[in-house]
Amino acid sequence: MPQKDDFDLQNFLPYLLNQAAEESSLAFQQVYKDRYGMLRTEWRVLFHLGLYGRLTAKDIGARSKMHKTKISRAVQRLEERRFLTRAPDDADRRQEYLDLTTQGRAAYRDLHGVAQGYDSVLAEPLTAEEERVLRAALRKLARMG
Amino acid sequence: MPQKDDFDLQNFLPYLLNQAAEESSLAFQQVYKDRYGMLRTEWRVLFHLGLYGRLTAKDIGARSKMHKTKISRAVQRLEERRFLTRAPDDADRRQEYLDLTTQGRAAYRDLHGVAQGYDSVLAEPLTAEEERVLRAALRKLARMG
DNA sequence: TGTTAACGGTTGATTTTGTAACTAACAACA
DNA sequence: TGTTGTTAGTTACAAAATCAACCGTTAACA
Repeated sequence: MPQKDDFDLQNFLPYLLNQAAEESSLAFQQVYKDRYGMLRTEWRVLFHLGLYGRLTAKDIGARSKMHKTKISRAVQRLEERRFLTRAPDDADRRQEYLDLTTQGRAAYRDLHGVAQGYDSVLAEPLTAEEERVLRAALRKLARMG
Repeated sequence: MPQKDDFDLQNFLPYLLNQAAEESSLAFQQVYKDRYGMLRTEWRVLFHLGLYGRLTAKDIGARSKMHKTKISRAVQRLEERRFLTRAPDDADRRQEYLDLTTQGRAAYRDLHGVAQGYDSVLAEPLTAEEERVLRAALRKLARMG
């Protein structure tokens, strides 16, 4: 019983966004997975530390909106694999500062370069104006100002 | 060690798309979960059948790019809950045709209405032109023509 | 036909995520 | 101080996604 109105699944924003997100993350996922055995949560934590420097898990949560259990586990794995270290905060011993190790910074630099290149590849089929509008609209939808 | 170049995580398309997708699907997820106890895979299958009519699991896979095990399990649950039925294909007994039951169609109509309304709400902060460009760009990124 | 490969779909084992309850530390304030 | 509430982060358990192996059926073709 097909419908006869204007609604199409391919045009429903949550669906469309999800398809675009999934498709566009495939190739990058392959890189961080193959080169460093990382999961999505892990490269995200790595990038937060690489971009913004020393942060606590809480800071990362505030910036990324990832759930704290995800962050906790990502940090654990990154620590085990020597991509980051924890430093106690003497002023508030509930939290710890996270810092990338030399190895972590190297991985970050590598993946950062890949990400930059990949981002341009993704944007290639779009005109400059389309790209500008797309990013602005996505930022609105993601409520990131 | 903060970077000093133009790359920002909040602007990396796979990340940005994922944030927007996640944020924008939250409210709709609440509806199909609360009203029908469905998972994302399940409303997707429901919508495919509601929009396009009788399909095989394979058809749904081709249209949605969902993995076949996800579809298999979604179909199983939807059948258990009497939202759809399976009909053998005598010409090829490997596959089965899937049809929504009366109950399945009712759920589809209900959620379809919700989705339509929700889509407009999401698009509200965007101008007509922004919305048009956004959808076109997303379709390109999702490689859906 | 008989054999082999491919296909549609399912199942089971493993990994990853989500949810809730928990620990330890801090804050507020009587 | 001490009691109560909150916060940062972890852990345990359940739910779900992933991956490989599998079954029955169909296709290809010697």
